[in-house]
Amino acid sequence: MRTKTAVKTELSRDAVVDRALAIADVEGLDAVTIRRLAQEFGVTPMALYWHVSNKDELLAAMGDRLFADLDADAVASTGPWPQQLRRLVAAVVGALRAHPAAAVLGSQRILYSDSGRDLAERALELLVRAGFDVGMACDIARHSMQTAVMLVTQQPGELTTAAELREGLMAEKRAAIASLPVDRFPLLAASAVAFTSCEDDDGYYRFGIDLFVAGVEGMLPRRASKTR
Amino acid sequence: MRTKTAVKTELSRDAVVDRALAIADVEGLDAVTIRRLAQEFGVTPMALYWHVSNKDELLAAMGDRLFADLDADAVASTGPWPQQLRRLVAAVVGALRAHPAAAVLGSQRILYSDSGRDLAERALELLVRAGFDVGMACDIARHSMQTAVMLVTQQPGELTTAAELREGLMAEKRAAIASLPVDRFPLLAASAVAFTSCEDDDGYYRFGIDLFVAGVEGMLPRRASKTR
DNA sequence: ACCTGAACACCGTTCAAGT
DNA sequence: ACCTGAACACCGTTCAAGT
Repeated sequence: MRTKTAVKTELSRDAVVDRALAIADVEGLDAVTIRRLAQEFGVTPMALYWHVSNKDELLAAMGDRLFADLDADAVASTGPWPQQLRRLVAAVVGALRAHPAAAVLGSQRILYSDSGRDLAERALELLVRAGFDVGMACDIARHSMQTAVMLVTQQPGELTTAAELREGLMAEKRAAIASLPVDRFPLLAASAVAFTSCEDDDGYYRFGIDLFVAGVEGMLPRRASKTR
Repeated sequence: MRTKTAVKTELSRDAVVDRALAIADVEGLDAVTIRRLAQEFGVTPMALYWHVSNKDELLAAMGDRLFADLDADAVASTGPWPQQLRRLVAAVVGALRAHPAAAVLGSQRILYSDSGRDLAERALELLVRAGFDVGMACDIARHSMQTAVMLVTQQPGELTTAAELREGLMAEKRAAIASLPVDRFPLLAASAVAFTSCEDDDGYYRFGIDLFVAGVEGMLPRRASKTR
């Protein structure tokens, strides 16, 4: 066995991005390296520069790929608008969760992919239809993207770091929590473990999206304060 | 002139963290380097390892420093609870905005600083008093921290990158927007500039915090669905 | 069109040694 | 207690050259 895959995939832009995401999934984003990728392809580091102009462009391409796996049209646009909004955000979250360590890269790349643009347009459309003016709809649509990225990247429990390191970090956290003076931080001491870890991933995301959509619903009645 | 400061500050843990934050402010987090710091102090790179055990610990210390500039007790706890919550989140946002490029480092460090703990405890307290059970209060308190970090780190307009690069990135964005087919993305094409830039920073933060607090208010009535 | 070799200017970090 | 020298194993990237 020379590499993990029996068939040696030939070098190409897509193949490089795929491999980069695979490395990020297992060992975190810092492990994604031009030289490392070259080694995995059995090639000289400079060979990569033919398919990718530099590392920043590679990272951008990784971000774009996250949205490519997302089909905005697959999200049904039926039912009340809060439910539609919820489904849109959930779709983004789902796409980012496929590569949590690379999710950070998605935040600045939404408007550069076709499906991301579809998604943004759909969000704006349903928000305007719901009664928001275009400026506010834009703010909310942006926020919905930011929220999706936040939920995945900030998910409690050290997702972005390598599996081997996770144990040590969690131990350090528990030690810090154990040192909390209960008389000074009664509520925090009681819930500190829940604060920094996450036993139910799906519940975490459900709650996060609920909270966001509830906020948007709460903003609607006040629309009169902006334009007459 | 050897360095910018006339008085050569002597090496110490705090001085190193200060300088690291100053570098991050001007040139971004990537410019913060053990060797660069050593050079600015007129010292050998290994000298730093006496005051800081490694780079990760330095980054953590930078994150802690963000919360040190925050006094939780200074936030008045009067008025209705949504207003109190709003002030707490605004305080965190304010602290992070002092060093936007380093704000990412704060997300995992809240429970390691005294003022961060105070803040979390205060948030839990007011949420429980508002009628949430402890589990939900914990989820919301965590979310409020995540939101504060998100607002600062994801602020539209390329804050984390160096000033010289900003121009080029903005130009690239405008080009991408100009290429948007108006017939396919009518709403997006109309608001794409507002989507990726930010002409009114304070308005952006006000809206973001409003949206979050509105969401929390929206979650309250449903508390009956959890425990009886 | 696609890849290599050699080189450059960087990183973080260890370890033994100095004062 | 605090810092240095030398060394190691890494980075991204350029540029001329090969096929």
